[in-house]
Amino acid sequence: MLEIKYLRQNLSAVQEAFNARGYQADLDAFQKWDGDRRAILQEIELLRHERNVASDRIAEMKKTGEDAEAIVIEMRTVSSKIKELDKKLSASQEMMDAFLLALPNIPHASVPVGKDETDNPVVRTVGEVPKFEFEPQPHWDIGSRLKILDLERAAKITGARFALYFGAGARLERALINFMLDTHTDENGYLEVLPPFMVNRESMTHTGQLPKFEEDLFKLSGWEYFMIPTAEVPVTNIHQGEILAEDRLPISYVAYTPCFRSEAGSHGKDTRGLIRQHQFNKVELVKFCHPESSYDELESLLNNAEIILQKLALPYRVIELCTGDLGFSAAKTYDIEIWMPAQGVYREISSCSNFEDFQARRANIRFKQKGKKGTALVHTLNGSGLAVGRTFAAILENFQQADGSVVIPELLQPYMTGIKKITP
RNA sequence: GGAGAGGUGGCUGAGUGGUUGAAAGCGGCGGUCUCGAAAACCGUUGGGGGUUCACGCCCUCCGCAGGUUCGAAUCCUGUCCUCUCCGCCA
Repeated sequence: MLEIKYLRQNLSAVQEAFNARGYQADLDAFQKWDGDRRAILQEIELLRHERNVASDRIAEMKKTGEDAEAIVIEMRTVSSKIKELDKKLSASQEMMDAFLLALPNIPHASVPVGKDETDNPVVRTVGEVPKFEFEPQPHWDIGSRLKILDLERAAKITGARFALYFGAGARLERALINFMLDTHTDENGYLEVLPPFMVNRESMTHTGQLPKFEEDLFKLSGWEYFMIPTAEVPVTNIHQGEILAEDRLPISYVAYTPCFRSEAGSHGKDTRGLIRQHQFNKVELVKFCHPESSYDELESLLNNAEIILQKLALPYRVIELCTGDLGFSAAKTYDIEIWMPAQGVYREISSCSNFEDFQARRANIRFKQKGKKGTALVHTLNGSGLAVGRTFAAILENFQQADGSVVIPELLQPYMTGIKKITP
């Protein structure tokens, strides 16, 4: 959410930022509502002041035994007038809140201007793309031949876009989760958390999934609870409504959770394999930090995610999202894309973003500044470290052998009880 | 699921209709004392919003949402959360 004062004072700059995003907002209407709202507020405050003064007078008169009846009667009409205006104000306030909650974040000045994903510049490419002396197979074929991945039976159990892992496959998924968690806790300094996998409507609103993207979420019937689409939601909400001590910042969390997404509007996209599932595992990095250091923290968070791929010897590249491709809540985002040999393309495996104070304002997460009065909003960041299912798929495809086996990356082998290769 | 207790400032905890933004203690900050520190003592110490160039003035907030009243932390209703006992249960 943008600060209403900022919006009021920088209308044209905001309009420009939204244009770069390709987002249309009726800022003229905003100006009018804002003026109306403040006019009502001032009227109410004046009446309330009048009533407060009169109430004190009444209390005094009752003490001295004077007759206060005349003022009481007068205040009766003032009170009903206040009540009437209060209704107008809360209607006006609701409209304003709805408007503000629907506005996307403003891109950081460093974000390249562009229309869509074709305008995203590549920041760097890391690792060697493997050369095969045979036709590289897609991971779903490899997995099914090795009997470690069974998408057909998963469809019987639940439906399309669910996965069922067996034996070394289930083990590999679990090994990846543990490997990622251990690296981020032991080497990168994150505190591990295991949050709820369902959250309420408020939490979803704080991080920006709601109110605009409800159709992307799985919602429980009969409960105002949603399945989390990413650990970002429960973990960022750990500190909702809190005032943090400045010397505690930055706070860095890592969480493994399954993620649930309806994938509304992506019918026919990535219908085969593990790339686009309704349920997938992810290890997520989340930071709360001082506004002054949030862009340094974004670089370090991105590095923390990249290290996983370097340790696994998987080839990848980092791209920067342009203004037109930026997510709703983000001010700046890097995507890490992994090389998928069978399709011959890079696929997103991590998305690392700085939300600045956009989520913090919605979730009311602040810190106390030493030597300054008042509080300030923290900056929140998060990034995948990494999407586990896609990492699984990438390992199968990048490390497949001519005989149909898959070599396990060396640093992962201790997590696989020494298994060096998965064979049929 | 049944019965009960409770949610007050950074924390502990008073307050049951009228200068209560809220006693007291702890913590924090500033000072006195000291070579310095500790102790002691003194002072100070919430958030959000409107208005103003500013000083300031005003409104609001005692889980949340309503209601009663001239006036609500205090009374009423609903709701969420926490705790205790019983039942059930991974």
